[in-house]
Amino acid sequence: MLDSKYLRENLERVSVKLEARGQDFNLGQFSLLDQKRRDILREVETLRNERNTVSKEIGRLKQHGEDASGIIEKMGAVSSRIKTLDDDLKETEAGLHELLLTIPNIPHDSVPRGAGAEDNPVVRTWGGKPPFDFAPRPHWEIGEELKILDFARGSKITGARFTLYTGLGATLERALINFMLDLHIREHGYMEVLPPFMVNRDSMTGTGQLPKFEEDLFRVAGTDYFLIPTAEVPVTNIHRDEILEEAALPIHYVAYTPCFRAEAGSYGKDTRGLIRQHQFNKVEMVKFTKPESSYDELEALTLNAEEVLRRLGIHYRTVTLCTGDLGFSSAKTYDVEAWMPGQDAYREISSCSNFEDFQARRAGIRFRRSETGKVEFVHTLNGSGLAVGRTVVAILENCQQKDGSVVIPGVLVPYLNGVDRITLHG
RNA sequence: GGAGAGAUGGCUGAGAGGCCGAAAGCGAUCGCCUGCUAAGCGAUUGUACGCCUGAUAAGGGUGUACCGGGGGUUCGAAUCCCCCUCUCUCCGCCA
Repeated sequence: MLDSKYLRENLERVSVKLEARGQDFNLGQFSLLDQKRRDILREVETLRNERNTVSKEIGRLKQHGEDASGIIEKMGAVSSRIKTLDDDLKETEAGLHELLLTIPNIPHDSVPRGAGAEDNPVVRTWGGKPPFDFAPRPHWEIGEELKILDFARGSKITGARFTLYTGLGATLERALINFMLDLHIREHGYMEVLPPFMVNRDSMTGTGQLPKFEEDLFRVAGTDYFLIPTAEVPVTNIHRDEILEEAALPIHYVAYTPCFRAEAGSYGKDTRGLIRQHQFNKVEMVKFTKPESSYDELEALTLNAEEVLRRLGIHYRTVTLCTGDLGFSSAKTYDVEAWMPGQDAYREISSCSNFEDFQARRAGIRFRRSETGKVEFVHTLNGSGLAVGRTVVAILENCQQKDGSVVIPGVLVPYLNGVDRITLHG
């Protein structure tokens, strides 16, 4: 959510910046409602002031046993006028709030202009495409042949886009979760948290999934709870409606959670394999920082995500999302894309974003600056570290051997109880 | 699932229709005092949104709202009524 005072005073500037996202936003409607709100507010506050003053006078008169019936009657009229205005005000504020919730974040000045994914510039590349003396196969073939991924039974149990992991496949997934958590906890200084996997409407609104993207979420029938689409939601909401001490910042959390996405509007895309599932595992990093350090923290966060792939020895590139590809709540995002030889493509495996104060304003996450005593919004950031299912894909496709086996990256071997290769014969 | 109790400022905790944005204590900050990081004294100590002033600053002035959330009664609600949420205790059930 943008600051309505800032928006009021910088309407033109904001409008130009939002245009770069490639959509039109109704900022004229904002001005209208904002003006209306302030007009009503002025009148109703004046009347309330009158009522407060006169009511005190009534109290005084009654104490002295004097007659107050005349002004009581007069105040009755004032009160009913206040009530009318209050209803008006409530309606206007609700409309204004709703409108503000649908306006996306302003892209940071360093974000390149562009229309879509094809315009995202590469900022870094690590490693190189591994050479193959055979045609590398996609992970769904490898996984089924090794009997570690069972897509048919996954859809039997539940439906399309659900997968059953078996044997070393399940172990590999679990090993990756632990490896990633340990790396971020022990070497990158994050604190592990294990949040609820369902959240309420306020939490979803706080991080920006609601009200605009309800169709992407799974809602639990008979409740107003939603399955989390990412740990970002519960973890960012840890500090919703709190005022933090400046000394507590920055806060770095890391969490493993499953993620549930309805994937509305993605029918026909990535239908094979593990890339696009309704349920997947993810290790997520979340930061709360002071405004002046959030962009340094974003760089560090992105490198923390990249480090996972470096340790696994998987070639990747990092791109900056251009204005046309930038997510709703984000001011700047880096995507880390792992090389997937079986698909002859780079696929997103992590997305690292700085939301500046956009989520903090929605969610009421603030801190008190000690020099001035003033309360300010924190900046929130998050990044996948990494999407676990897609990391399995990257390992299967990059580490596949001519004989059909898959060599486990060295750092994972201890997490797999010494298993260093998954072979056809188990 | 059944029965009961509760939700007040950073914390503890008063309050029972007007004198309450809210006592008191603790904590914190600033100042004073004290020959020494103690004790004492004094002051300050919430958030949001308007309006005025100021340079669309810093600051100042002023008003309104907020005592879990929402609605109602009343000239006037932290206080009365209704609904909801959450917390705690006991019972049942269960991992």
